[in-house]
Amino acid sequence: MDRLDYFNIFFDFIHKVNPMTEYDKQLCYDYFEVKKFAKNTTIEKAGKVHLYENFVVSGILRKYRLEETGIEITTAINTKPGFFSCFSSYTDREISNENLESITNCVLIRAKREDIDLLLKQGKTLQQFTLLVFQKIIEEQKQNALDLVKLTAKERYLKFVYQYPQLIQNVPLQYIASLLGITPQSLSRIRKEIIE
Amino acid sequence: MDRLDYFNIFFDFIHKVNPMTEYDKQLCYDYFEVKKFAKNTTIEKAGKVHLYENFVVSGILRKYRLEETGIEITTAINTKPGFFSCFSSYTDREISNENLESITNCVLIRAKREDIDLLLKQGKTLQQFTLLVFQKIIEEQKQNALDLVKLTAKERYLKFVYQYPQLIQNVPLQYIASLLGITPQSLSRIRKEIIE
DNA sequence: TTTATTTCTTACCATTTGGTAAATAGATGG
DNA sequence: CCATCTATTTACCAAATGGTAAGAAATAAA
Repeated sequence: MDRLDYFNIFFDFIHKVNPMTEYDKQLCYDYFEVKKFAKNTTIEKAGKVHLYENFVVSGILRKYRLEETGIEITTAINTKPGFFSCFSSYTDREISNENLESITNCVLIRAKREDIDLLLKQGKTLQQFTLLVFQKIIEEQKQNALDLVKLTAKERYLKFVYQYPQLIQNVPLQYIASLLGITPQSLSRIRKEIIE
Repeated sequence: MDRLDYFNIFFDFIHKVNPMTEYDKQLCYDYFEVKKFAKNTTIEKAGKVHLYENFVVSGILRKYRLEETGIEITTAINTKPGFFSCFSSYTDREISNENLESITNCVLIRAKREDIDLLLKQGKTLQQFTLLVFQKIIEEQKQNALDLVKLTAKERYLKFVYQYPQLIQNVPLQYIASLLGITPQSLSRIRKEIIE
């Protein structure tokens, strides 16, 4: 896979959401870079302003917070190619309270946020694209909150397994547990109940 | 209060997020209408495509879903002047699964979504404004989900009381309960524990 | 390979929350 | 004002989940 192969995955993703002019494509091709990371690598740190906007081409990443109690809470795991960044500092450059970490080896396409700003101003279709991506994120988050409210821990886990079976193999149990709002012990018990 | 008074509240809100040209202001003034509703009125219905984008000038509203089990889940309550609509059909006109209902008498400023589309194309600052609003919604939702994961029912209620004391007087307990993912009975018990 | 470190599982008990049902309080409409 | 309906509170018990601690398993390091 060379640079163009990676970018084609990137462009395919964008195209599915909102068709893109050749001009905008070229803009992205100029501004974004391909970057590879080994597994268990911290890519962006909590307590700092996150510099990059990341698109995951391949691999699994997670976002997590370190609570005052010392407990880690995984807030998101990417499930397929797509953007995966912390939004706390998307337009306003605020200090993020989340870490971005690779769970497996991964390939990212990324650009500095200051460059993204330029892109959004220059590219004609890109602002509309961003709006659509934001909207999708809002819907996903809403569904996520609804599940936390109306499903039991076991139901949430079963839904997770059903939706993202490929993650079960590759993601440590404790990450999935905190993502679903369960203790690792409880999830281990739930997992056992399901097998029986 | 006449039409202009209401619109000034509307413009103030927008201005705080993103300064607005006079041209864009005039556009909004032409397209949006002021509408009043009595308490306990259904403003948009689940199962239909929501036609309007609503800005709450005054009053309290909620969004809620009716589950297959017959249980109502309140998914959001507005806490101050601001946009308050279902995003499921923001750009793509999809059937919504949420109802929008007034809890108290209220004043809305609203426009048809097809007109909003025109506005976003014509107004220079409005698309940027929408992006910022979306971003804020994403952050709020993320915090909301995090609270559901890391706080107990009692802690969630205490936080709610602290953040929105004015709502406690005016919003039925059962709405707050389902918003926080608790049964009304549990919330009643929690409330009692707090008083003691 | 062997050792060390981390992760997962299991068991135990405490606590929280849910579910059912009934009593009380409050609101609404005639 | 009364009658009716709805919302809230309370009590009881069952179920789900959390917390501590220890052991087993897997992974990483030497």
